[in-house]
Amino acid sequence: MNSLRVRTVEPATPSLGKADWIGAALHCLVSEGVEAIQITRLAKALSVTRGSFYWHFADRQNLLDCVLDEWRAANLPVIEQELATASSLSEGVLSFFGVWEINPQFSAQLDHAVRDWARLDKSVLEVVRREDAQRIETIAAMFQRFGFAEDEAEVRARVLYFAQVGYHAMDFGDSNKERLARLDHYYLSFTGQRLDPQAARRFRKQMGDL
Amino acid sequence: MNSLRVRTVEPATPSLGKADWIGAALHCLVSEGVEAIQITRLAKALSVTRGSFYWHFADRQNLLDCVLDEWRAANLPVIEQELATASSLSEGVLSFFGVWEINPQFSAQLDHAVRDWARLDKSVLEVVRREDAQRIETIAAMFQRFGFAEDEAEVRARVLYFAQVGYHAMDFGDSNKERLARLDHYYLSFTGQRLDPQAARRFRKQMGDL
DNA sequence: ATATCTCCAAACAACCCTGTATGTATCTAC
DNA sequence: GTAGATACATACAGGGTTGTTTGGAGATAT
Repeated sequence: MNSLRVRTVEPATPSLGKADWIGAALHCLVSEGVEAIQITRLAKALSVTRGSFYWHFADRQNLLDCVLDEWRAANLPVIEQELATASSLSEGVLSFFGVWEINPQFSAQLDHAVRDWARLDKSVLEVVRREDAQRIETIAAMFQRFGFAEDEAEVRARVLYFAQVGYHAMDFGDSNKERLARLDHYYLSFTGQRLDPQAARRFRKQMGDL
Repeated sequence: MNSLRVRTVEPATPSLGKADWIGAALHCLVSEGVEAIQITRLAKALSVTRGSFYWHFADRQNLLDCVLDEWRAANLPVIEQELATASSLSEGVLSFFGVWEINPQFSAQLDHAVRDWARLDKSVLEVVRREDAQRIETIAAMFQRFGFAEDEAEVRARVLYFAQVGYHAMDFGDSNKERLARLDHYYLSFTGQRLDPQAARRFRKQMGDL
């Protein structure tokens, strides 16, 4: 308990840390679901034994808690940052699209995986709901900033967010090309306004460079 | 092979049939996910032993196949029926909302559970994608029937469907009251048109009677 | 150089799930 | 009333997972 000294350098032996286990668990969560986060498998993937795991974590649930925290810390701030700096409605809405597709900080697949997880674990659901509510509020604030009345802004934010979540939840599998071809109509549907051709060009270029 | 005689009456002993196992599996899928569909658990729930299961089904995968078929047979035709008989845009869109909430044939929770399942099983994903594509096509056809150009109808159908799936995937937890309060704005956002007050009243009454 | 702290390996106990093999009771057909 | 099909129950083999315990190798501090 007296060893609160901060370790500023890496330990000489590059031994496994909690972060490695969490990273492996995140990968596993995305590709195979929560149930697949099994200590035995992770240990095999990390080429260590389960003894290591139980040194870093109390039990499996402890790891899952860390995984959830990691998700929240990683995906939460991204949307807010993107939308807070938008200088026009088109920039805001298009950058919102962009977050899910090209922002390297944000993982749409992880988002999806956590949402699936939430269906089976009520405590996770609570966390996800709070996160969702906050995101929607951020989007609604943006709509208001660009002239929408409060009640309409709330609904437009919901529709935009629901549709984005739904699209990824469906794993629909249409190409970027297909979606970009419909960009103007999507924008019209989400905002009720025409999309500025110049902003559309910029966005298409940005997405095309993917 | 010569016993193709159709059995028109129930067997004297009201013994378990495949349908009972599938029903239990569906219930389990909705409440706890695919992984929870375990023969041992289902047997316990049905108060029989696993010997019964292996009489009706070859193995666990066989049951899962049946579950997927059951979902498709139950949820597929509902949307088409509702939308095909709509005599106005408002009736079509509102009845689409209604399907997910009050139609007893359609289980939004089952839909959600199957979608989660699809994330972990590519063969399920294929089936779900086909189903989704068909539903979207049905909705788009409705939009076209009430005056929307083809490309706009396609996008509006997608947005409407994505948003509905996303809303349920999020398990957002807002009340019917809250959603009904925003009905006019939702309708405007989805269709670009104002909602006829009379249709809104009818719908509110219908939903309120839930 | 010795003690201590880290970090992990190895082995063990307990549990749960699948699939199969075999026994058995009831109903049906002839 | 006897043969066969139906619908299970019971028991067994094999594998996989969690969590605990104990032991040990290497770095660190004194």
